[in-house]
Amino acid sequence: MQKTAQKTGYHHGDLREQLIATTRGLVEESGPDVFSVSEACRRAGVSTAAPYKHFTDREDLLRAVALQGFTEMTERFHAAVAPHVPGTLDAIAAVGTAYVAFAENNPGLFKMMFAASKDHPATEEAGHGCYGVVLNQIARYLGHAEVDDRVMEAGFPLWTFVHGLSFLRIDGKAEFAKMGASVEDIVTRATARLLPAPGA
Amino acid sequence: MQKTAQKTGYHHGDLREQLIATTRGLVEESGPDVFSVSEACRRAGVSTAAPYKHFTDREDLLRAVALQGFTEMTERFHAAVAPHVPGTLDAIAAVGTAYVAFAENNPGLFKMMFAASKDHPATEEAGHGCYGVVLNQIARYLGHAEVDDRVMEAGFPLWTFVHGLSFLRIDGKAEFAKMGASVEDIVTRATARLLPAPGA
DNA sequence: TAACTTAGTTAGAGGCTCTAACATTTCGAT
DNA sequence: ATCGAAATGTTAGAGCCTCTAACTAAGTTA
Repeated sequence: MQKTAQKTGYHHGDLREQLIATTRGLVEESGPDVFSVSEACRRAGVSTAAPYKHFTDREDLLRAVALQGFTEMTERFHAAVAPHVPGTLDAIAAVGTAYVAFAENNPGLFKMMFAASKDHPATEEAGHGCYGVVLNQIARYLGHAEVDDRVMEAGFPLWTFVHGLSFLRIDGKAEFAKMGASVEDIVTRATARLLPAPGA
Repeated sequence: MQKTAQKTGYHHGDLREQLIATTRGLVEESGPDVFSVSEACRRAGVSTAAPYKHFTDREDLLRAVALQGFTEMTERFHAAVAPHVPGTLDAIAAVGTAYVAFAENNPGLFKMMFAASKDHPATEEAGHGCYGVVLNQIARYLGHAEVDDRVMEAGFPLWTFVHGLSFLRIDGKAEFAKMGASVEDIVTRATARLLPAPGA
């Protein structure tokens, strides 16, 4: 099977990937709940039954999109950490800022990702891999060799914070509630305050 | 118009309120996106066209439910503050804990409330009223007579935190990410760390 | 090249939202 | 008390949607 699209006129070539891409666009345009498989088919130029050769149902397609989202988010995290000294507050805050930035740039996708990862092992695992990037930084910061329970406990309030900030910004609450500073500053400040001192 | 339901066999008596109640139950059972007006009608024992005499469309019904949610949440906040000395960290943390508790007890409703309040003045206002309860406490804590910009800025990180915690708990992420303490303890700790010193 | 698999197609069942047209009840003004 | 209007039900149906069944075309492999 070729990865590249090569329409024969009948066989599409790479419908699965195109449906994922189209769906992602639609979810972003109009929200995950409004999204329809039919509309995705129309845009991809196939019949409304075609997707069911690649996905078991509507949910399955949405999950595939969510999975792609987690993969992409993980890449962004790595890119965000890269320019900083590993295990510093700067590195940790940079991931937090990247988290919120990803949410703001892909609001529909972001919201979907967490709904989709509920009770679905593969997507859940992708989410954990994503979270692992920060946890590694926190482990170094605390001087731990591994991501143990103490690292997890230290990371949780941070995740909580950037997750909440993402939702508030997506839902337009941040304008009403004067933030008084940039997202980056707010995340950096919160990171410093919520993390325990190194060596704990 | 009577407030109490008094079925005549034709006229329902209080369909509007019953639809709101039934919808709330359905949203809680199966999530906001899965909810169908038809199912609500079946449970209320009316035809599928009946709701449209009371609500302009599906969204309008959901918004009415969201509005009820905000009203109820506001009551919970007041109840949470009551036993504490006004303007103390305890009082503030109590509202935060009540926030997360409400979300955990009404996950479907909670998620819907924020989606519904987007771009809808009445619901948005209900949300602001709700938030006002904490802001008042923070104003007192900081020694400000009114809820001014400084108070808003101080409150924002707190809102961010409890909002994020609510979503993580609803979506079942809190089990994976070891919290290491009760919701109440985590909220209390975060409150103390995220708020500036009084008098600022 | 025949047989099998993969990935499209059309047709249609059944569910949903919402509207139009009609029916019944209630209410307010006489 | 009654009559007309307003409110709140009803049925019927248009036009979406998801998903399945049955069929068909193209690729793959013995």
